[in-house]
Amino acid sequence: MNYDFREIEAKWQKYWAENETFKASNHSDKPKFYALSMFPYPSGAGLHVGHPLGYIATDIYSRYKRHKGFNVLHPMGYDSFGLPAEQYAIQTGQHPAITTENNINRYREQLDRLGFSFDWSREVRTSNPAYYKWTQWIFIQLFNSWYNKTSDKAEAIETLVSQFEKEGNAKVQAACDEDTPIFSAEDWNGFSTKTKQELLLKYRLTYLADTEVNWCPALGTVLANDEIVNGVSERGGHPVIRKKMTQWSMRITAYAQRLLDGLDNIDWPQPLKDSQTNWIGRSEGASVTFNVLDAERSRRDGDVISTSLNHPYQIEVFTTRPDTIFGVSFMTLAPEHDLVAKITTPEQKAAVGAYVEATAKRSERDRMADVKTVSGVFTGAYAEHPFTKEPIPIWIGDYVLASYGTGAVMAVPCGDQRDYDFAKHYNIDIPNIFEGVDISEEAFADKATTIIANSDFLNGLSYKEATKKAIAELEKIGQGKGKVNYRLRDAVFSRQRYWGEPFPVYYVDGMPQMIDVEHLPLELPEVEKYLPTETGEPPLGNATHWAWDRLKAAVVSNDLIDHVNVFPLELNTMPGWAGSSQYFNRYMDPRNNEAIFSKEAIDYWQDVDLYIGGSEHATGHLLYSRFWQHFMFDRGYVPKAEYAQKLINQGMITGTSAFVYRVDLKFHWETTSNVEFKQPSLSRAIYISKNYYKKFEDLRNFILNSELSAHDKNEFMMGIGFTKGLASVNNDTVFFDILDDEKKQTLSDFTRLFESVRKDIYSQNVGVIVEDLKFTPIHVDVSLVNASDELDIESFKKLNPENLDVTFIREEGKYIVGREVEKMSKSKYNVVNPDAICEEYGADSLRLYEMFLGPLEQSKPWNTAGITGVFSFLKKLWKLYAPYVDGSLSGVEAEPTAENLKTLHKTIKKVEEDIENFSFNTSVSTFMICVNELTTQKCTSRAILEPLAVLVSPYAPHIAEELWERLGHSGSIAEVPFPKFEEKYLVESSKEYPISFNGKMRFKLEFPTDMDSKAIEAAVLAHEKTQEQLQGRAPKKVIVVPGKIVNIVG
RNA sequence: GCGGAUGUGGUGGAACUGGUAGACACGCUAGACUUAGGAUCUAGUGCCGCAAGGUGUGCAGGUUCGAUUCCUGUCAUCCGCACCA
Repeated sequence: MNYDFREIEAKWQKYWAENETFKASNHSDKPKFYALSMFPYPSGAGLHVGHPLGYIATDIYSRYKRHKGFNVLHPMGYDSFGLPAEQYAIQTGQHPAITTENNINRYREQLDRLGFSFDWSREVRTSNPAYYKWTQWIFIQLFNSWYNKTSDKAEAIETLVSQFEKEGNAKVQAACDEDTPIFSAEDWNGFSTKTKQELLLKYRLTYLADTEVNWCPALGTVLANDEIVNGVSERGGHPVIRKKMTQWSMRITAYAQRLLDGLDNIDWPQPLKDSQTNWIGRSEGASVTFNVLDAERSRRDGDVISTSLNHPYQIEVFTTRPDTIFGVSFMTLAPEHDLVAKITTPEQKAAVGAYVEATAKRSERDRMADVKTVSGVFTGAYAEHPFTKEPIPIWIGDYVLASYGTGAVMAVPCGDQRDYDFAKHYNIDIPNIFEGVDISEEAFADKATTIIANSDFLNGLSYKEATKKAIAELEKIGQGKGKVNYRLRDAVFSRQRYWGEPFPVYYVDGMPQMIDVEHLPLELPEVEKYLPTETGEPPLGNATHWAWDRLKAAVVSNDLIDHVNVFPLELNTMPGWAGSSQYFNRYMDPRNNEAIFSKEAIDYWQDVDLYIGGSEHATGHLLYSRFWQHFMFDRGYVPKAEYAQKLINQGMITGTSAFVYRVDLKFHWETTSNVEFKQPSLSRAIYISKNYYKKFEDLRNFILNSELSAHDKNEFMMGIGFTKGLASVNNDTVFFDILDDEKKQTLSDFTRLFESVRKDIYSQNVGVIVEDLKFTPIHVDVSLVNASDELDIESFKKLNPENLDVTFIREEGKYIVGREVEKMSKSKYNVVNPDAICEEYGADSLRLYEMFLGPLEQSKPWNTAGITGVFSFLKKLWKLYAPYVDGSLSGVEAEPTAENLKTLHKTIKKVEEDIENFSFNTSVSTFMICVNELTTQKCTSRAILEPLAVLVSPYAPHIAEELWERLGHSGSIAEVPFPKFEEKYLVESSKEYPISFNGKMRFKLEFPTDMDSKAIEAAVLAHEKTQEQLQGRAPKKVIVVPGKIVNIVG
């Protein structure tokens, strides 16, 4: 009986579904194991072979853990809010919920075919109101919390309010807005409710703030940085301006340090940790305050010695090099800096204004990309050096970013290359404050060898000493202190989109109010169209029923808004990462309608033991979800501050695109012709096979790279008479003489092709002169190409009627396509979807093959060429069980031989180690070796075949279940204990020693394993082959490593 | 520029803490069985060489009895961040 994977796989998939084999219980005596794959966004394109890579790995591990006696939670769901569905809705008017539902169904179908051990009863969808109820709930918790720097955790906002009532905010150590004013308890108690709310917003972990965004008026939306190219929108090329908008933000910066520290406690890939570290961007230094000199006064008497009275303005800067404070020769403000308008002198006003305006037009990314140009303008104002009291000119320059630090720098040209370049460009002083360093060519930034000079009290100190001393002195005069700065910004949480979670927020007197948790979820309203409103409001502005009736606790018609009982609701929606930031916890108790999860559930499951997903989420989902988890931990909802102890990034599977090469013309119009100009084209398209393409290209390059003179090569390029390039080469030309016979053959192939094309075009009489041919690679669908890169011409023609009338120039009867590794994408026709593979080879083959491709973390090109290897392995495996499968077992079952047992236990050991190390590719090889050996041994022993089926089952579960059943068992193999490895079957009585000379293996000798080094050495030296190798020389040294190797030096 | 990852046959990739480089698989070659085969089986297959032998893990060094593995430098490819003060 043959291995009928179609029947077997359908049978067991049905069995698992009907018996809920993989349903996890929240109550169990078994140890828990939580294995999680990142949930997908259900795109319209469906699943491709890259998606399952991580899922298969997680699935293998989950199944393995079940065999090992764990209660395994292995859920799957959908990150189903997102832009593509919305984009599609805008284009077609179809509700995103419908397309999303369709896409999910397609995904589910595809996932089911792959035999995953998901507990589908726990499926979540982020766009489902029952789910996003809890996303809204978390938002409310964040709103009702502040970050207490003293206890270093988030606390309920009430504790802050009670502090305000008692002692104001002067002593409060909190993460809050920079511009938070100081107030006393009396002030607070006297404030109006609105003022109190305004002030509290400055402390809440989610808050409303004016944020600069890339606003595209034409599209009526805010664009992400990467949606802007050269200052205009990527789609449509509309102008984009920087605009301030009131938006929800998340105070993630409060957690910067803890997010950084937490990385030390989790087993995540180093590159990913590095990315997060880099993104958080901690830098230590000092904040220094510079007083701005009174412009009027300094001009009037030319006296720049300040008094404590004339400091109307101060500039705060952050520096990582306070040790270089005596090297400051100017300051630079970001053009957007608030002080710019205030301090600029009348003389400089025009120049500064023009510069500021010019900068505003450039996007931040634009400015950052343009590193080379130095530009700036002098404001006319001066600041005062905190120690020397010398005046320091204040410039503005776009190399200073408003969004980093304080938007101002103290420029130390001798120690910073950007400052150096700026100073050189504008002829500003470059004082040298380094001992024995030449700064005539470039700045000196090496901290390690720094010795400070010309710096008063810092002279002779190293970077470290000087930094400490400078900070101490700044503190003494009250003009600075040590400070840690983070690159991380608070995260904008508003999106001007439709297809996202609505905020549970309505506005009373412009102040946001949270809807009571008991009234959640606040469901997304229906709208006529998914575009922004005509007044530029987000799509929710189109909803007619989008007002909150406080008395009825219900959404009502906008007409009823009276600002007494009925109030407008928030029009923004939440961003994509909202729904994914706690989904892993929701899986623990996904149908709970009373709480995000029950205490029992979270106490039992605790955290994710293994999380597998792509590295593209390094600074998005994987950072934000850690932030929310820390918050949930602070507020006592979850027991662990880090939700995933172990994380693995699976590599991307790239596609192998296929190309055909179309013959195109190089031509010019025949000027004398009076024929109407018409783009010439071949009456019958010609595609040439890869090797022709390659040979023609090579020949062209050969001539261009030859020894011929530049003049000749030029002629080759530009043309001789009416032809150029290869078309111009004939036996009268110099090019011809340098060709060998093979190249002449290639040339004659080309010439034949060229002539036939020319004949074709001239017969059309379109008034052109054909000069040369060019060959354009065109993507073809990879499904039309076989393992030998041969194109299935018939199917190619059928697929596209345009191709019916095409001439294929073949090589040896075949049309060979060119191949290139590219990212898998629809437009490149290199997407391979798992359905076709399942159809042809089955899910078990696909699972094995994806693992067999290579290490999980590595990215690799998809190439189906090798799949026959794992497929024939499964057939061999099936055959091994033939006596049980077809009932042909006659008489008694054979006892396992020592050889059988050795093979089995070797396999158990290796497979167990491999799974624990996530080295799934090598265990597939191990299975192959095992089956090959058992086949040679003609093993039919149940004592071998039963454990083997269990070993294979995590990888190829369908065939394992079937074989298990055929062996006479009822029920699933899923929880059968994993075979126990026993060392005793591997013990050998002798070892074949490699005998090497000077490190090179020459021959092998067999010795008993218990033979000692001395005896081995004697036996080896006495051996005739050794004497032969030595050829009379006396060995200088003999190294014997028992059980390993013998090395003779001599 | 900074940070990270990876370089091994024609291809995907093995080689555990330094100890027989190329396991396993694809492909290729030859053969067997077949009307046929993209089915199955057998043998071979890093490179040079008829062979003996030599050579070989991006490149150049170093440590070692012995290096794909450790160290230094360098090149290439890919990814992330990027005027970060």
